[in-house]
Amino acid sequence: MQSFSRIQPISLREQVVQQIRTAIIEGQLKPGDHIVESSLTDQLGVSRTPVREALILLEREGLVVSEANRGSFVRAFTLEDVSNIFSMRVALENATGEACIDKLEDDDYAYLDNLIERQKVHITAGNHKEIRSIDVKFHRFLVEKSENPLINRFWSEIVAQIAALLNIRAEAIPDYNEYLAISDHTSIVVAYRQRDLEALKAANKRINDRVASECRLAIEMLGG
Amino acid sequence: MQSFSRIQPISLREQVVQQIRTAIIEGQLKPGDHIVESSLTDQLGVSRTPVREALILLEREGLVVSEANRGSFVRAFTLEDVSNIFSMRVALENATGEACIDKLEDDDYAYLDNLIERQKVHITAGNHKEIRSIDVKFHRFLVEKSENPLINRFWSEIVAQIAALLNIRAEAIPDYNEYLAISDHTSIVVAYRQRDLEALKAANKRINDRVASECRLAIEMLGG
DNA sequence: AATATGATTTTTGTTAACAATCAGTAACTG
DNA sequence: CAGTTACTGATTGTTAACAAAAATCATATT
Repeated sequence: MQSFSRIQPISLREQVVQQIRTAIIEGQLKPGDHIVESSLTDQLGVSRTPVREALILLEREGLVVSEANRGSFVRAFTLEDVSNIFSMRVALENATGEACIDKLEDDDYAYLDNLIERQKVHITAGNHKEIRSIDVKFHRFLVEKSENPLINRFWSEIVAQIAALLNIRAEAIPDYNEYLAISDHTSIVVAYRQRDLEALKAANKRINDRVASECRLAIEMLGG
Repeated sequence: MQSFSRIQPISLREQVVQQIRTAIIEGQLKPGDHIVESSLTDQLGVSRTPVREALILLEREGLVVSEANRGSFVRAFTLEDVSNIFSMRVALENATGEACIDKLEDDDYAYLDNLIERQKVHITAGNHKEIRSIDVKFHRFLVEKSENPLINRFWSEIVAQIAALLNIRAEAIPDYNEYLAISDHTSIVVAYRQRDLEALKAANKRINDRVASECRLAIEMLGG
């Protein structure tokens, strides 16, 4: 008998979450913007309930801030926020390393190397959307290898915030040297290949400190 | 002019969250229980919307699992869940240490010592609710000292799950030796006093590995 | 003119009703 | 009688309407 692939119900709530999330990450919704429920119901063609529920989830995700009886606003990251986000990312990716530095096989490394190569192509082509997409794929692959759903969930929240921040960086620094990501990812793969946890932690810290300072600079340039 | 303290509106949603959370943590709602929205509306005297919104938040908190079109269930922790939760706790409390091992002042240590002393009293009195409460206060104090809201939020989520687990442990092992917490907390304070990050990380790992194995044992004893 | 007060509008919080889905049971078919 | 199909009750997903709070704007007062 023909084997069908499982069809999973995707609720309106989840669809709304995805739309608002990408709108924030891609900068169509600007930091500080008031997200009015009724305006979203008009645009999305759904009622307020799924919108409200989506906003609750996005607040938990750190992309939205809501005040009682006043509504939801696109989160405007402060300089401290940026530091906190990236130091948490270091903690999570270090934990990832501890969980899976001995788990990676040859084809895992091959996959990571392949991502790096594809990344190079997109950088020379200047295809920013793809650059970000592969960047996330690279890190998510490792995080998923940890097989710790908790690391996964926290990291996914963080990475949505970072995506928003990198969009801000791209606005402030249009000629940003994306090739840095190549050497970053390469040094991470090297550390994993050598099963050198300390080297991995050092690389994580170095990389995230740099990106954090870039994002702080971007915020200062744009925000005031 | 008289200075008033700010009065903050507490939504029905948040009240419902708190009630369900404590019901789960204190074991009135058992793992696997189907949480039927309409039965909660009856008991709480509110409509379904705040209940639904509360359940969404509790799912994010990891205390509730919900399946599409089937509803919400009290999360039944697996043995793997327990390992993941406590290794994440180690990661977070290590990050806490890195953030604030040089920040603590004399009165901070005095406060922590005082908590340990009060803890002893409650243990000899067999006052389990207070034991747990001070336990959380101890760790939360350090986490808040990190001044990283992200560490705070993630740790708070984790700690709600751990509270549920410790309730299970108490059911399975009624004569659990609570004095272990005293030596645990003492060794943490010692590490902080000596500003010895490695000692702190070792203590965190040792403590959480032990508690994790206790919780796994409890689950095996009860669950089958 | 600047500030405070009051009415109006907008927006959120909450409730109640409707639609779709699911679990279980009874009826039908071979 | 085994297995499928139709029905029933219960529960969730969604919509629409109502109530409360906040924001906006006009008016009055000093």
